[in-house]
Amino acid sequence: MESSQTLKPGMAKESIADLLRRHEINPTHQRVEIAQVLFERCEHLSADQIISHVNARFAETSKATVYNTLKLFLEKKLIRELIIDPNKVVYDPNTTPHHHFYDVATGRLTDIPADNIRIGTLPALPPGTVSDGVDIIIRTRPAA
Amino acid sequence: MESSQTLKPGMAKESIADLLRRHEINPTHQRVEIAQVLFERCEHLSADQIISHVNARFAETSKATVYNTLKLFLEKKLIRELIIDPNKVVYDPNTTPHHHFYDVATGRLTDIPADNIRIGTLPALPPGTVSDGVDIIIRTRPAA
DNA sequence: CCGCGAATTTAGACACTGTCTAACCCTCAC
DNA sequence: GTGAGGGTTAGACAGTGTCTAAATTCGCGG
Ligand SMILES: [Mn+2]
Ligand SMILES: [Mn+2]
Ligand SMILES: [Zn+2]
Ligand SMILES: [Zn+2]
Repeated sequence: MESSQTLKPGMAKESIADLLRRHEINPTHQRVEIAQVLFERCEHLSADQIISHVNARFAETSKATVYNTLKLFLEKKLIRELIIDPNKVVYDPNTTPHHHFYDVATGRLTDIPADNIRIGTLPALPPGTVSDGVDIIIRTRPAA
Repeated sequence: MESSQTLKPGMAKESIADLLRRHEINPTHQRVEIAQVLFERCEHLSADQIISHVNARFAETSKATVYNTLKLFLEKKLIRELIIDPNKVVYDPNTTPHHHFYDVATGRLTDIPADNIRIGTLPALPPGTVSDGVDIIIRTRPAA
């Protein structure tokens, strides 16, 4: 299982295309552009920000395609979805297990490597269900 | 510090009014109705569901008032806000420390008492910030 | 080269949640 | 009664995301 976190910021378009292919995603021009925006910055971006970045030089990708593509990337587990801000979903190119600080004043999101948090005993899951992952969000605010 | 979890489902209107007063909330008719919906059921309800319940017998409270009131309840720390479903915020009348199971298939939310989860070492917070709380969401899906 | 079906992209209409405004209502003090 | 202030309201509005139907592009066999 290849992992996206091996990507370097300067990764070439060809590598991006390969990454998509390894995740069973047909690397169209638009999909490569969107993946590039996500993996070059390696930040937590909203759909809106992605649309802006992709179309910064000149309009080349529609809103519908960006939403379609993000959903596809999610299905193929190339990226993660974070539901933290009530107004917008943000997408996380880092699919390794990790958690987040969320500054309630600024909205800023910061990664926390999974090894920095140790969870003791997980409680018994509701009957008939299995775990699909654990999300931990530590809300922070400016000191004093 | 009085706590809302001492409320019983059958709690009378008068008690609800007292609860609001203890939280420095002027108990108007609409606010009592909304609090009753929240604390009688003690479930996680969306604004939409609250509007429906409050106006089930006959229309008596506007959308604007429900949103205004929920925001007021939040400020006064009478309820909590949960950002888990991308489509709607849900409100939690249980303000004691606890976490949640989230069934990704059904959208169902279930409480996890805080003592059922032990967090080891918290990572160092970003400089200049203090913790404002920790939210843990265990996503689950139907087994097999 | 064609030609054709499937996959992809697109503009714009649409749905949904939540916010805002400006008028209105209600109570209470004077 | 009057005025002030808090509370409520309808409905317009905004932001985010979805859907549809048409257009474009792609892959591929002939
Ligand atoms: Mn480009
Ligand atoms: Mn009523
Ligand atoms: Zn992250
Ligand atoms: Zn809860």
